[in-house]
Amino acid sequence: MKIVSDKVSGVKKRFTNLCYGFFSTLANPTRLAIIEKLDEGPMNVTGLVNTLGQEQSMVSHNLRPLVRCKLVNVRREGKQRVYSLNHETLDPIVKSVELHAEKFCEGGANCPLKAKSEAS
Amino acid sequence: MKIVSDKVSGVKKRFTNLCYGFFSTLANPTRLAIIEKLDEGPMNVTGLVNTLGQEQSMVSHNLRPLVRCKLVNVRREGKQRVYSLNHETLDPIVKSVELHAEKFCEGGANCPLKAKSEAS
DNA sequence: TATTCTAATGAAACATTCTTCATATGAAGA
DNA sequence: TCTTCATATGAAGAATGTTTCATTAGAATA
Repeated sequence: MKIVSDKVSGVKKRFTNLCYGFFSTLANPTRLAIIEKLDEGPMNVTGLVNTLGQEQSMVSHNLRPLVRCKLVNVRREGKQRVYSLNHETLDPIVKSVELHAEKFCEGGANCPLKAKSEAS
Repeated sequence: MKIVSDKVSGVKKRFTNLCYGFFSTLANPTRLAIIEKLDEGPMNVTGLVNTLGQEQSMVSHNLRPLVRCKLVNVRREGKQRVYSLNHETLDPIVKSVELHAEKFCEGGANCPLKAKSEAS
């Protein structure tokens, strides 16, 4: 992960680094899909691979940043590793995003948040 | 902005697209610096250019996604455009991120959220 | 309307991040 | 310990995103 440089002056680097690390971890479709799945309950890598239809290495690669930022927890169970959500952090944040979309996004063509969003 | 593809199966595309659009807008140091500045109050482009020490085109380019996602508002004022934060959305989210860092990040070398964060 | 000030835009160069493929590690069981 | 199952890791190519430079657009004012 790129560390915020000194190019931007006059701001607290702590804030920028903190938020940048956090948000860029979440700014990825595969990781968001993993989060959505884990919201239903803890699951091991093979479980995620099967329900998401993604390659095993892809799932592992994407789990790493989630764990590193403590958005997801792991525990060993024999050969397997069971991943679970940090609901304490994620629940309120996801709720905020949903609320924002309801209030501020009309879903017009110029709105990337609501546009192209059919259920699936 | 890349629209989330169908490659990831078994998840709600709405959720993924919504969060992806939202978080990738925030996952950028320049945009976070703009947000931090605007938190002090509304400001025009030239103001941001001066306090951030960035090129005007850079500031404008980065303001666009923030406005598109309604994280920042604009109003015209003569020749100028005055930008301001959507506090209603941003305040609780930023608070959640700070809380997460306090609770879950020790700031060790393996923690990208707290590592390298000196005040500035 | 010519000029100046303020800000936005397009396109190319550059940088970062993702995805895939191949391989490695580690635990359990034969 | 050899094999198998479950997962992690490294590295290279592919895909996205960012930054810069040059140019354009709009509003105010002489």
